[in-house]
Amino acid sequence: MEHTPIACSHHDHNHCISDALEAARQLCLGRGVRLTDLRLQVLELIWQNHKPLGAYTLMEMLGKANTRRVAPPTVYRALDFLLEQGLIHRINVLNAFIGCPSPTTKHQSHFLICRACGIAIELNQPELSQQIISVARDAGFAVETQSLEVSGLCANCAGNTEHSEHRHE
Amino acid sequence: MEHTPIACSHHDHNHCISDALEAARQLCLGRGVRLTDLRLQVLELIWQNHKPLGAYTLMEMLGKANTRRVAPPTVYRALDFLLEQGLIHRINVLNAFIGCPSPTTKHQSHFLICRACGIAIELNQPELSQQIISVARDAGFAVETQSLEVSGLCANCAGNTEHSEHRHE
DNA sequence: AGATGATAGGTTATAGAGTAACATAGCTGG
DNA sequence: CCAGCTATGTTACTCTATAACCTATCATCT
Repeated sequence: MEHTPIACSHHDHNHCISDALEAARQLCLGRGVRLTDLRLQVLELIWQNHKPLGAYTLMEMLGKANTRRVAPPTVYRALDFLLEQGLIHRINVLNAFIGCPSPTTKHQSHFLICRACGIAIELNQPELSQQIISVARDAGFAVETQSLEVSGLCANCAGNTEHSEHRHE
Repeated sequence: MEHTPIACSHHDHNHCISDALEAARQLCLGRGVRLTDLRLQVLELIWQNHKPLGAYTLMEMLGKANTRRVAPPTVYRALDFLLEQGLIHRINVLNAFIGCPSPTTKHQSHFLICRACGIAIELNQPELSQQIISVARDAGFAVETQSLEVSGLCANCAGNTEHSEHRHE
């Protein structure tokens, strides 16, 4: 059976954002780490849609938000914090960052990335993680982190004709 | 049962190199594409060990080999060619490139990467590829390419104590 | 409240990775 | 030999990321 991911469905995205920000607040409170204004703002910008954003795009957005104009290290430090806390993931193939919908659950980084619309869909497949660990163990390898980045076409874009594809909304 | 990968075993690496270069020659001959001096030299340098090499490291090596001193586009064009022909893979998490031991067989890019010694072990697990395709299909996603990059400790380094770890040989 | 140490953010400069655009060389087929 | 294509050289630049150092803010103890 097919489960269209939320990122590919029509949905109230404000709900995604508020959920993510609230989860972040709770998580940081619980861990005794500081979710500062800047960190929160970066997280909020990342959550503006389900597409990974590059650090320099974020910088530009921070500038245009008019509240502050920051240099690269500032953005990268905020991103490092969010990565450490598991609030975002890094998409290596795009040099970009995306919000994590389940930051409280320890899990690996498994994504489907649409080359047409740019959406990244996070998978939640513990069995897949386990199988990877098992394959690695057969090679005597002790797994610490996994990064699975699958490229192709999402449900929406696969249905459209080639000429209607667009990389950026 | 455990199969120590060849990259982690003592082995005659000259054999790896000559096999890879010969396979490349045959493959290019068969496809009617030109394996030029530069491309061959880059492939040979990449095969000097089982660790992914960055484009700029390769540039430096080409310079030190004294035969030529090249600029970035030259190296990247050679790398692009080798990637297109499936003779090398790109390791996104490292921004680096590694030789493919089985360039004639169509397959996805699945690697175990040791954070201690830097070795990258290519997996050959069609079932894993299939399971990924199947998981994606459940989300209505049409897979085109897969990149699995697993980080951790290889068989050799996992056995050693922490202080004996070394990133570069 | 004031001092003190730790954490976060600002600033400047630079390193590292990759590409655009155009010029030249070298192979290939009439 | 010439024409056209492919490969490489060259210059300049963009994009991504970090080093080093300085300042501001917070948190706690006295």
